[in-house]
Amino acid sequence: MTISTKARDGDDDRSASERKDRPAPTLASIADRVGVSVNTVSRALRAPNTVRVELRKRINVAMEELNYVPNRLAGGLSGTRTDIVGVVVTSLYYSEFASIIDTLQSSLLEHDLQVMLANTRYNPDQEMKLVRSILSWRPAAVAIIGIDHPPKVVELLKSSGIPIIEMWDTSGPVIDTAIGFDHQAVGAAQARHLIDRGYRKLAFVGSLRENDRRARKRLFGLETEAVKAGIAPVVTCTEPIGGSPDLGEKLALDLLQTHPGIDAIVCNSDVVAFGVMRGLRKLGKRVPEDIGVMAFGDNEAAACITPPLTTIRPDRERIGRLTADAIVARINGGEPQTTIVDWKLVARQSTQRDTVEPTDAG
Amino acid sequence: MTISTKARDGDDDRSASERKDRPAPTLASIADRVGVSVNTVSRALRAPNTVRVELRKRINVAMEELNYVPNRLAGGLSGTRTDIVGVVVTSLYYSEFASIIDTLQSSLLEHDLQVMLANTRYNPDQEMKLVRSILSWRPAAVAIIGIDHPPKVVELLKSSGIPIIEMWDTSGPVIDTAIGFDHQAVGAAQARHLIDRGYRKLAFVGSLRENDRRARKRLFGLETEAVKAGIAPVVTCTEPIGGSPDLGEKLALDLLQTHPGIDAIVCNSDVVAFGVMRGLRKLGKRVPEDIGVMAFGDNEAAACITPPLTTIRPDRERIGRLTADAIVARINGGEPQTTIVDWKLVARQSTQRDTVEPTDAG
DNA sequence: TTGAAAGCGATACCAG
DNA sequence: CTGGTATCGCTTTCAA
Repeated sequence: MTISTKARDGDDDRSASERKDRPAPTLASIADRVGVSVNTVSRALRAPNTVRVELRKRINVAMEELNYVPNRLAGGLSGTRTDIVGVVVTSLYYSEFASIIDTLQSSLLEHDLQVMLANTRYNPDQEMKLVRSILSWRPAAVAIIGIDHPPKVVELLKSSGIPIIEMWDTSGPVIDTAIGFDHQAVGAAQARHLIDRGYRKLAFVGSLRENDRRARKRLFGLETEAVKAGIAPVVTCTEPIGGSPDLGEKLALDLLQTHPGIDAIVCNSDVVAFGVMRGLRKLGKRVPEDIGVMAFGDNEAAACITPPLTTIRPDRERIGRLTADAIVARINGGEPQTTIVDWKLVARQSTQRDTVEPTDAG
Repeated sequence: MTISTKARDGDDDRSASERKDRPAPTLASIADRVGVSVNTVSRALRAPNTVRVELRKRINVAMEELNYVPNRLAGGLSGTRTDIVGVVVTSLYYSEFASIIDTLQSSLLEHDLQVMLANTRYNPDQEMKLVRSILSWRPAAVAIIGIDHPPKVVELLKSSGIPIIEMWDTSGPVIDTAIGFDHQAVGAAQARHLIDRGYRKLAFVGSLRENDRRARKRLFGLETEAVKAGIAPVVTCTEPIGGSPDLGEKLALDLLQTHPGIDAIVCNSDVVAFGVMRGLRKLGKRVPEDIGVMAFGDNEAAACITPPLTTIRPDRERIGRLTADAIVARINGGEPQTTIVDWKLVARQSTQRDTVEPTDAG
């Protein structure tokens, strides 16, 4: 439904001063109006105590009256650097990185740093395009999800000469500074948890995009640990599309049809697990008695579904905050470093098997 | 855990060309190297067919070799406008707006428009600060959540002279262009749904921040419709903090203690409802038989919890896409307009009462 | 098809 | 404490 609005903005006489096409006021406008030099106005803004109080006041009044907003394009061009921080994520859905961004951006705000956001949607071509685009704004730093980027992206980021903070994953070579954790270790922990609870026939289910390197690392950890424990190989049942409950349900049905013996399912994300559990319910399978289910992410609903979902909780707030800290530190000449942020395996009912079989069962 | 990394970037001989402090290449560097004027290089970039093919090729090669990234600060300063779109949201948590941003940013990308993100966290002072900050980058347009902004913010946005798209809410006066829906109507629909199912003692539960005007509109619609139906006044039980399952559980316990007669709960958001249902379970109340629960948002888990949650599904993707369209249209001289985007009441089991009492019961 | 020169709006350095 | 002036990197006439 579309309603066309008469484009009148006039509630009162102020509307005249809100004309759309008048050029935006500049430092010069203010200077003229107050009768000082551009330069003084600029200083009144950036170093107020170098300007006489009385003058400063008049300048502020003039700025107020004209609704002056500084032009940071000009500022950035002449100054040493901008206050932009480029933030590149691979997804915005399902809380995956939302709270990292939330924490990051509010922490940066305290340092008057502005976030410029880009979302690659796990597409490396788009990553290239977006990184170029962000660099073209001459940001003070770039924070980016992951450590596995196309070589050209790495080259571009390196040659930019600004601090690059890679978030979320630390398992591998890093450009500059990284803050995250080892996803392979997560996969191994998932396997161990299930094996300890007596599960023996593991499956990995969910969204697995070509370029979701982290998911592949977790899967690798899972498989490696399973081999180490001498149990059956991990069955994988995935689709290269975004995770969702519907996908989880579909894959659960597929999986149980082809591999009825499965007794534990590791989901790539909580939202997939939600659907998997719904699917299992439809099949008459009990969780956790017949089949254990665990996942990765600790979605806000994980503790509220039935049964509550065992999952991995990465400390997203911490990653966001530490990334902001690292950016500020690096800008001020600090050294690059890699920081591992702890995650937790939150054991809930979905893997709470009453009967623990002996470990030599498989 | 912190691991300090030796800051050597050298995997190979390329590292020399990746020195950090060499000034970034400019159009002039390219021009020099190719032996043409700055301006030719500029044209090769923006209007390739005005440059001889052979020359264009050599220019492209030079750009590749130097890893040239245009400086858009300079471009924006001299050109007519930038390719930045400012996006101001009130929250990034819990999928509330994530998929709007996701869709918006990928739609904008098709038009080579770059998102600059700001998150006010429902804080009007921060909103002011962030809007100023965004405007200082001379964006081509601004998209912002909501239509209720502090007067100063409205003034600033109006006087900026650029297209302003207000998203999510359309119930009230608008600055320029709006895309969203009527939240009061949502509240009314929630009331009607519950009343039709035979519920009579309604409560409104959840996060209710001072500046979440949309939530207040929904509550108002709920109350108004309840009055119209002649049933008991709506009991409200809220906290001025962000919504979460834990908050929902706590409020549910509070509510039932003070108002044991309540037979239906409307939650301000799905995540709160998740907690409310957990709380009710602890109290031994059955949903939907003893108490109906519905919410707003259609979180990805809403259909997966037990019982599946009746809720309102706003069409976030559509809002995101239409906002991008509107931005492009307005930039190209289109007229401002207000567009209502439909939402759906998704009836699930959490309000599925078997026994429907006669409507004159209350 | 190409080049020279004048801004864009701030900052920074150096005088006064 | 205040005011010139060069400068940042690019776009945009206007000539050649």
